[in-house]
Amino acid sequence: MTAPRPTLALLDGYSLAYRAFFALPEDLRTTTGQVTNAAYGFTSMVIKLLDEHPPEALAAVFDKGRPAERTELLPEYKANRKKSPDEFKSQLPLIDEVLEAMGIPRVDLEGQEADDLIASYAETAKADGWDVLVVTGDRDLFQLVDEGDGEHGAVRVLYTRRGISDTIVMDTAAVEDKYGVPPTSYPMLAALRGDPSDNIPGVPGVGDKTASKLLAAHGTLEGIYDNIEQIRGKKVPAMLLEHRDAVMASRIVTTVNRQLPLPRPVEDFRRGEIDAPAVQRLFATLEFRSLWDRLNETVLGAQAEEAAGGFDNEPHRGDTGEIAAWLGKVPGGQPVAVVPTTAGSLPAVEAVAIALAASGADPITARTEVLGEDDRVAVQRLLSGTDDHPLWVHDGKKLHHFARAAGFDEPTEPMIDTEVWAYVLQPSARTYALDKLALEYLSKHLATEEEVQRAGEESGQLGMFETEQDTAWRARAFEAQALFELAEVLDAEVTQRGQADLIRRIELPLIAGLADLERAGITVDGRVLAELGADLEDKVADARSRALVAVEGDERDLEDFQDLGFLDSPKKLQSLLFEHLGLKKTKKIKTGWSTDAAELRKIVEEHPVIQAILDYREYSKLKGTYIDPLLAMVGADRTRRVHAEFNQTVAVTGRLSSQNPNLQNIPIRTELGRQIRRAFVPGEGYDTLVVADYSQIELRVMAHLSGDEGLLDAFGSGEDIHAATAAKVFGVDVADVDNTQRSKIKGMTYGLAYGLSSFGLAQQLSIGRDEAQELMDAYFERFPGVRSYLYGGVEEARRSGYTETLTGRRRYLPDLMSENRQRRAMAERMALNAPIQGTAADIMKIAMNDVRAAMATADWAGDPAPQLLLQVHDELVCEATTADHDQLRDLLVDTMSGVIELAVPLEVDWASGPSWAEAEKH
DNA sequence: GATTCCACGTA
DNA sequence: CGTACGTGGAATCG
Repeated sequence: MTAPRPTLALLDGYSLAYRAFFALPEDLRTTTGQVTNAAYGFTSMVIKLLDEHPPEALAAVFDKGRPAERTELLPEYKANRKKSPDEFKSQLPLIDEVLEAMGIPRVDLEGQEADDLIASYAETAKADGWDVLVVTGDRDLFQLVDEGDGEHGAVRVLYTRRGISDTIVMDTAAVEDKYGVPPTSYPMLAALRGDPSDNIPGVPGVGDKTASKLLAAHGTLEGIYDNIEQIRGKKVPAMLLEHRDAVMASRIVTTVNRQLPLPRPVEDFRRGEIDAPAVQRLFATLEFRSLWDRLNETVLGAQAEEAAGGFDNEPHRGDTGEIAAWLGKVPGGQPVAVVPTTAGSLPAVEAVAIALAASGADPITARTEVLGEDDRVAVQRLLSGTDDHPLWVHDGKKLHHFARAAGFDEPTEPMIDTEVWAYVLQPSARTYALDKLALEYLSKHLATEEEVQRAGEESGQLGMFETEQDTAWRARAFEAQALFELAEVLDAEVTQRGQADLIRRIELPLIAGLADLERAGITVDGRVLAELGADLEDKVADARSRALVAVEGDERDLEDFQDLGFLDSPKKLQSLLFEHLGLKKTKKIKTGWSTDAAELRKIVEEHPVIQAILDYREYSKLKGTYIDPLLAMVGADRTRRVHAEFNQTVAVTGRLSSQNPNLQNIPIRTELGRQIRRAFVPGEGYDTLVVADYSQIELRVMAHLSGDEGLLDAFGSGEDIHAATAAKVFGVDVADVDNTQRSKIKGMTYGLAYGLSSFGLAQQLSIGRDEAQELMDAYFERFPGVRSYLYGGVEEARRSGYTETLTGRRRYLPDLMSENRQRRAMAERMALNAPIQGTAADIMKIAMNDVRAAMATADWAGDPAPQLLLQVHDELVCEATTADHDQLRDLLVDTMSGVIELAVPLEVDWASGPSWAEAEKH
C-alpha cells in the first residue's frame, strides 16, 4: 500500500461567491448596513471544506479579464451575464479579507479566467503527485475529473449543487453516471446541449440525453458529423448540421486551457496554522457569530488538538493478578487515579472494567471479570483507603455505583474529583469531559477510541489489544492517565482561588450522598398513576372535542384547523388565533406572538376555543410529561422504585439538577397536578414519607447578605414575613395589613431577587406601571440596604468579573461588560440572583451532608433504617418506619436549621404522610 | 437523527 | 422587560 497523496484544493472564487450571493437573502447584513450574504456563504463553504475535506494545500483562484480568443470565437459567450450588482461587488474586498485572515492564498493571471488557471494548476499538481479537489459551482470543470494512476494524482470536483450546503464530490464514475460520457468529453456534451448560464447556444432539440447518446455512439463531434446519415429521425440531424459552426466553436470555448503559466508554485499553497485571533476579529466585524462558533468547534478545535501532544504512556491490559501487582508497586502515600467503566443504568448497573494511573508507572486497565482474589483485595483496599493511596477520580458518584455493582464496600471519600473541581472552577461550562479538560489545562490531546484503534493498527502493535473491546479499555487507561495529570493542576487552581474550603466542606462529601439518593430511588405506585392517567385521558378527549366545537362554530374558513393540529403546535395556534380569528396579540416572541398560558388567559373572553386550549394544555402536559413516562418505568399494576439521576455539575448557580426522570418538578400548584404526588409512596418496609423544607430560604439569605435592618427586623419579629414587610412599606400596623397589600408585597419581594423591573412587577400583579414603580420606590425607601446590596453587588461583579456566594462559589458573567444592552441587562439580573440562589444552594448542600452524617450515626428503633430519597432545592424527602418517624423529624429539623448561623434564623417546616401528596404537618 | 423553539412543570 | 433547571412536541436542519 502506498502512502496517501496530499490534496491540493482549488477554490473557484467568483463561482462560489456568486452562488452564495444568489442562495442567501440580501437582508443578511451587518448592523452598519453592509450586505454580507456572498461573503458569509463563501466563508461557510470554506469552513465546510476545511472540516470535511481538509487539504494539505489550498488556494482561491479568480478571474482577471477574459481571453480574447473566446469572445472572438463565440461573441455571445457569457454575453447574457448581467453586470454584477453593487451589492455583490462591494463584498469582494470582504472575501479578500476573509482569505487573508484564514491564510488562503489568492491567485489570478492577467487576461485569464479562473477556469483555465484552475485547470493549469490541476494539470501540474497531479503530475507532481498531488490529488486535486476543485471546489466550484460550475459544471464545465467536470472535464478536469481524472482517476489518476500510479504516477499521477486524481482530480475530483466538489460541486455545489444547490444553495451553499448541498455539495457532492464528482469523480470519474459520478460524471459518467450522470452524463454517460467520460469527463474529457464534457466540453463536447456542453457544446451540443448548450449552457444557458454561459450563453452557449447548443443544438435545438438536443438536451443532456440526446447529446450523451450521440457521444456514446460516435465518440467525438467529428465522429457524429462523419456519421450523420446514421442518426435516426429528421429533426436532430438537420439541426446538427445547421448549427455545426456554433457547436465546433462552443467546444473550443468550453474546453479549458491547461497550459497557462503558473503565477506561483503549488508549494506556496501548503496550509499553515490559521491565525485564530485575526479571524476572530474579522468575523466579529462582519458579525459572523455562528461561523466563528463553527470554525472554532471544527477546524480550530482540530488545529489545537493537532498542536497538542498526546499521552505517550504504554497502557497495560491487566490480566488476573496484574492489578494487585501493579498496585503493590505504588509507594505508600502516592495518589492513584481510578477510572471505572460501567454499563447499564440504575438500579442494574454493571461493573465492566477499572483503569488505574499513578506516578512513575504506565496506566493499566482490567476487566472486572478477570480480577482474581488478590486483585479484588487490592482494589478493595484502594477504594476503602486502607492502603494509604489518596483516591483521585473523575465523577466520583460513578465510582460508588461501580463499587456496589462489583461487590466492593462503599468507597472512601476521594481526595480529588476532577469533574467537580472543574465545575467549581468554571460553573458555566457545558461539559467537563476529560478530553476537553486535558486539552485546556494540560495542552494534551486525549485520544478517542477510534484514534487508539487506528494508532494500534498502524504501528502494528495491537498485540494484546486485538479486539475492539480491548481498544476501549486501552482508551480507558489513557483517561486514567489524563485524570492523574489533571488532578494536581485543578487542585492547585482551586486552592489558589481560595475555594478549597467550599470544595472540601461542601462538594466533596456530597458525592457519596448523591450516590445514595440515586441508589435508593423512590417508590412509585403505578396503580395510582394508571387510574389518574385514565381520568386524564378522558379530560384530554373532552378538551379536544370542546376545541373542535369552538372552531366549527366559527364562521370563518377553518378547514386547515379541523384536524386540531393547533392544540400541540404553538406555530399553528398563532396562525389560528391571530391570523384567522384576529384575536388580540399581547406579547411578542422571536417567531411572532406568544400563546403561552399567561397570555391566553388575557384573551380568554374573546373566543371559546381559548379555554379549551388552556384545559387541553394542562391535561396533556400532566399526562404526557409525568404520568406516561413514570408509568413506563413502573408498570401499571405494581409499585417499583424509580432511580433519578442527581447532577452535581450542571446548574451554574450551584444548585443540583435531576433527570431521567426529573423529580424536582413534580406538580404541586394545581389540585389536579398535585394528585400525581399520591403515587410517590414509602418503599417496602417503610410506613411514611417525611418531608422537611426551609421556609423562605432565599429571602432569609437576602436579608442576611444585605444586612438591611428593616428586613432583619421583619424576620426577627416572628410575624408573617410578608405581612410584616407590607406593614413597613405601607406604614400601617401588621394587624391592619389587608390581603391585597400582603400579596403585592409578597410578589415584589420574591421578584426582587430575580432582578424584577417595574414593568415586570406591573405585569405580574396586573397593576399599572406607575403603581408598580411607586411600590418599588416605597419598598426601597423602607429597606434601603436591600437596594444597595442588590445593585452594589452587580457593580462589584462588573469589576471583578464574577459573583460570589457566602462560601466563595463563583459565577463568571463576562456579559456584564457587553455592548449589547439586552445581553448586559440579562447578565445584571443573573449577577443579582446568583449569590442569593447560590448561597441557598450552599446551605442545602451542607444540610444534606450533615443530615447524612447524623442519620448514619443515629440509633434507629425501626428496621429498615430511614433513608434520604430526594432533594428539591429547599426540601428533603425521606422514608421511615413509624417507629423512627419522630426521631427522624427532629433530626431533620434540628440539623437543617443548624447548618449555619445567619443574621436571621433558618426556619425549617416539616410534614409527613403515606404519600408525597398527603405529607402534611401534623 | 440531531438541534432549536416553544411551552410548562418545579424551586 | 424575573432567576435556575428538564422534558415533550413540533418544526427545522443536514
